[in-house]
Amino acid sequence: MARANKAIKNTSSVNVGFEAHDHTACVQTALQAAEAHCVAKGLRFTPVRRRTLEILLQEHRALGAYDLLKSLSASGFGSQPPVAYRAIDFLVKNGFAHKVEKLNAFIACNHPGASHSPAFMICRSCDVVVEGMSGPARGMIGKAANEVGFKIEKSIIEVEGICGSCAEQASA
Amino acid sequence: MARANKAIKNTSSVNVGFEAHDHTACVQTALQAAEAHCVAKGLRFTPVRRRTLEILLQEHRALGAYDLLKSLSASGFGSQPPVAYRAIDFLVKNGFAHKVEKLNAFIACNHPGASHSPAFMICRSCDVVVEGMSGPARGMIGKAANEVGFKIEKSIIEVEGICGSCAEQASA
DNA sequence: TAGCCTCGTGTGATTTTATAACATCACGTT
DNA sequence: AACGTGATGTTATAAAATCACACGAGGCTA
Repeated sequence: MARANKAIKNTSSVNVGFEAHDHTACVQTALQAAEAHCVAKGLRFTPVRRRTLEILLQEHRALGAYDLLKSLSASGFGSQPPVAYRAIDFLVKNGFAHKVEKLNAFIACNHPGASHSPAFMICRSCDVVVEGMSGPARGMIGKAANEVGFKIEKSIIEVEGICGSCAEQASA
Repeated sequence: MARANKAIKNTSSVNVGFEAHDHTACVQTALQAAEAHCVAKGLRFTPVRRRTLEILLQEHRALGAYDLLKSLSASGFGSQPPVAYRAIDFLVKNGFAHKVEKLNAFIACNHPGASHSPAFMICRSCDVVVEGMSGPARGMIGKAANEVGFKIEKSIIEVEGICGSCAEQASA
C-alpha cells in the first residue's frame, strides 16, 4: 500500500495545491469545459469517464488507478482494473488529466485547453502535486535534442522537493 | 512482456546511443571509476553491485529490474526480485545509474561524477535512451517553483520522440 | 425494422513491477 | 569469542497494468 497510499494520504479537500482555494465551482466549470470539448470533437463523454474526471477534480491531487477504481466501483461502475484504466486513458489522451510518472498516479489537468506540456512539482513531504506550465522549448534538453537530431514529441518534467507549507512547518 | 521487452528490444551492443561508439573500453573505465568512488566514500562495491553496473554498462540501454534479475541470476547470484532491486537502489542512490520513470527501467549513468541532474531522450521507435545533462536551474519550472516557494531537490526530465536514425529510416 | 458495425463496458485471468518479512552470512570491533 | 552492522538469499505478497472475451448500446444501411 505504501506507494499508493502516499498518493491518497491527503483526505481533506481543502487547502489543496500549495494554497487554500475554493473548489466546488472549479470542479463544475472543468466538467462543463470537458463536456463542451468532447461535443466539439465528437468524443463520447460517458458516465464512467465523466465520473472519473469528477473524482480527480474533486480530490485535486494525484490518485492511483486503484484508488480511482475503488471510487468508481463505489459509484456503481465496474470493479475491475480495466474500468479505471480505460477511463484514465481517455482522459489522458484528450488532455483532461495527466499521469505523474514519478507516482504512478493521475491528476486532473489544471490548464485545460492550453497547449499541453505539463510540469509537476511534487512535495515529498505532503505529496501534493502542482501542475505548472512549460513552454514547448525545453531549454537545455531542447538544445541537446537539436544537436543530435532528436525530435521531441512529448516531455515529462517532474520536480521533487519540498513545498512552502512543509518547509515552514519544518523550520517552526 | 510488451513493456519490458520494449526496454530490451535492441540486442546488439553496437551502434548504441544515437551514434556508433567503441564500447569495451568505456565499460572498464566506468567500472573502475565506480570502484574508486566507492573506496573514497567508504561504500561497498560488492560483487552483485559490480555485476549489476557491468550489465547496465554493457547493454548501454534501459533495462527493467526483471531483465537485470535474469542476468544476475544467470551470473550466479540470487534469483529473487530483491536481489536486483537492492543492487539497483545502491547504484541509483550513489549516482552510478538512473531510473527512467517513463520506462520503469534503469540505465547506467553517462556522466559519472558530474553533479547530477540527468535528462533523457527516449526514442519511441527504437527505444534507445540517451542521457543528456541539465543544469540545476530548470528554466520555466524553476521560476514557477520559486514563485510558490517550492524548493526543488531532484528533477525528472524525460522527453519522448523520435531519434535521428529512426526519422531517416521513416523518410527513406 | 432487421442486420450489421463500431465503440464502450464488465469480468476473469494473468503479467509485470515492486516490497515486506525474516533467516543467514561476512566483516569489523571490542 | 561475542557483538553489531550491513549485505545477501529466500518465501511471500502487494501494487500496477494488460489481455482476452462476452455483452450491449447506438448509429448506419439496406
